[in-house]
Amino acid sequence: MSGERRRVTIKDVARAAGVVPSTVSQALNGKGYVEAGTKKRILEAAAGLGYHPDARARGLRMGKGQTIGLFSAMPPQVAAGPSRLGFLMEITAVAAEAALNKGLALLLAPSAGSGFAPETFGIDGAIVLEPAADDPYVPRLLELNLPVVCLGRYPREEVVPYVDLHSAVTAGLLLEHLWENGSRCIALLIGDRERTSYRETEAVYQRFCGERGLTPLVRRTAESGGETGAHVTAAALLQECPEIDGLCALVDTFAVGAVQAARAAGRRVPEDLKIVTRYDGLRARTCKPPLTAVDLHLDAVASLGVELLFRRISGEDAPTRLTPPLPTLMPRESTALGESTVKQ
Amino acid sequence: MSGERRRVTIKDVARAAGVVPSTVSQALNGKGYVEAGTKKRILEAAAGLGYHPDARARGLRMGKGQTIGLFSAMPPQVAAGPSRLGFLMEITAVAAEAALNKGLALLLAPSAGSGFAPETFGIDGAIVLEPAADDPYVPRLLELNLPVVCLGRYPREEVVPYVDLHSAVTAGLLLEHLWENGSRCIALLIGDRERTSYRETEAVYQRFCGERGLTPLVRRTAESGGETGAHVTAAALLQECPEIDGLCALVDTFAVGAVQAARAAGRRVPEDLKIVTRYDGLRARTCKPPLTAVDLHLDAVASLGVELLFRRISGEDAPTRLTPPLPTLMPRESTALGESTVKQ
DNA sequence: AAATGATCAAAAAACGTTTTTTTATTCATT
DNA sequence: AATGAATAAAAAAACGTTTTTTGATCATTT
Repeated sequence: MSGERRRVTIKDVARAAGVVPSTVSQALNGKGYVEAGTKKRILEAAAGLGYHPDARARGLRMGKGQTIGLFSAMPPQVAAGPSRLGFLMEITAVAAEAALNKGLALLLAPSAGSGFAPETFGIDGAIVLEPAADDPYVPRLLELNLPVVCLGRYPREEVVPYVDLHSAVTAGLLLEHLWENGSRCIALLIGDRERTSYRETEAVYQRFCGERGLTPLVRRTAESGGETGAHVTAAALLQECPEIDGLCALVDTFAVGAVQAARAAGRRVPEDLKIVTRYDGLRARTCKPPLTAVDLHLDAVASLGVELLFRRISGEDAPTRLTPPLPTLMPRESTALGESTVKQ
Repeated sequence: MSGERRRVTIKDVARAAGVVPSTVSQALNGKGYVEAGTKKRILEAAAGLGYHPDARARGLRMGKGQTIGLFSAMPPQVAAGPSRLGFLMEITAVAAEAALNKGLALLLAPSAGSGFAPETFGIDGAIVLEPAADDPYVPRLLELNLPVVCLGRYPREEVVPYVDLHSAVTAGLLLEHLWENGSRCIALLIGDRERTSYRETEAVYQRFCGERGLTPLVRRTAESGGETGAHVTAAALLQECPEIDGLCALVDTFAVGAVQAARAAGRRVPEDLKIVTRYDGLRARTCKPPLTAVDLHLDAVASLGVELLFRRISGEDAPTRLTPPLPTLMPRESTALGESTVKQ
């Protein structure tokens, strides 16, 4: 109706209550001295006018706001498609809720894009998801002097507080499971960037192979190549080493590509080749056959991340590392024993 | 190292460049007159000091910021669990990206919580997901004089610009599909709140029944009851009307509950009872058996929503309704014909 | 009765920007 | 040589708050 109505400011309230703006502020925030009657008048005026303090002005004056950012630099090729609902989003959902419980709003800064500038948005802290060594955000955020928390360790000398993703444990679970289910020639497929999860997984894998006298077979495929890239890499791998009967493809996108490559090469999954992946999301579950994966307890990871960041923002002293519950294996058809894949 | 470093402000840059703050602003924003040499000096100083304008101050002065909010008032019982990765998150992912392309950040305000105040956060506009008639956000946002866009029509007289979710078409697709696959006694299970999707679906359903001489069988179950609530409602329904051989459970959470109720009542899905639902998400796909659903093209819905909101924020005249591509049916095992549920 | 201290509310300053206005140059034009 | 643009940069105002300072009133203590 009224077209361009001006915002109701503290001045309007002051005028209505016959008092000066600063007094309104005092009354509303319960600081200083303000007489009961005056206070009542002010409160009524504020309510009557529908006054709400401007978040920006407030933030400016107080030197802090009430929003944190969530950053993920996973390339769209990996994060997009059915997986878009995956990792990042699962974390996002929980983080948003956890943040809200602390009076913080969550700002989403997805899939990197070309020139996204974290400083453009007035955030008070940031959570970065599984940063690679060449992650563009972390250095920038640190330079901005913002509290940062990583989900999964930042793979550099520089130590940024983080929530442990238990990549070593996860790798152990997956490899042991393959071994127990009969795989004797196990390959590892990881991405081409430097991430803590890759690093720890590879370390565990090397040890695993060493202990059992297996020849390590590690392949890296471009994260930016997505599913088809992984398909190509896996196909080459299978041709090169036909004796492979187990594959740990850490990223679900890669695992799906690998399943297709296996099928194209005439290998049956799981009879001829067992495949496991890390993240138990939509992709793993709707793959044919469904992929054995681990439950990373991302809900716990996310809320711990928020918790940690909150503490750092509040200036409380906070640990540099928080550990969520250990991951648990979710065995599925892709590593099933027996002849038939047919499920009841 | 330096502990509590102060933020680099425009004053610092001004001092370094031997000039006054306003000139720095001019130079940085390419307005007014500033000599080439001076400009260069300023730019260098800014870069050298690592200056970035404060988003809050900027927003305050310019009367607008660069963030929009995404609101969903779906109760946690429906939105949580495996479905957390669903509807809302699918939209969130796309919306965040679309927003970013417009230079906007997306603020997430999930699962209502008790006293969440949209005004607390300095947003410039809002997207509300499928608001019910008693949605708390929409009136508040309107009162705040903020541009609002709904995904799915706001079920009140008051008309808020929205992206059409094609609920009528969706209902048609689902019911026709049941009919074609042989269901002759079809019930409808919807939530107990007033949403456009329920309303339109019920209208289509009534007409559908009328045209075919079927007795309409509509049940409402509490949204806050979640899966188990739907289970109970569906169980009662099946006992009451044993002849039911088709069920349209609009919310995926309800559909899953219904499947369980059916199974508990000794009905086989899909042989004895065919079940369809609306949203083709994780829940529908990982249900046993997987549920026939529709692809709502949520990616298009979300980006249209951002587009629409952006236009309204920019003050351009914008339509009150945008229509995404029509939904398409995704037939799955829950409505399969034939004897066996076993899939190759 | 003067000094103290508590209570109230106004006034002013500050947060970091952008925008508008003012002042001071330069430079071509009559 | 005088006029007036055009250019350049400084100065001031404004955005909406919160916080600090000041000033006044009033009761209490010495």
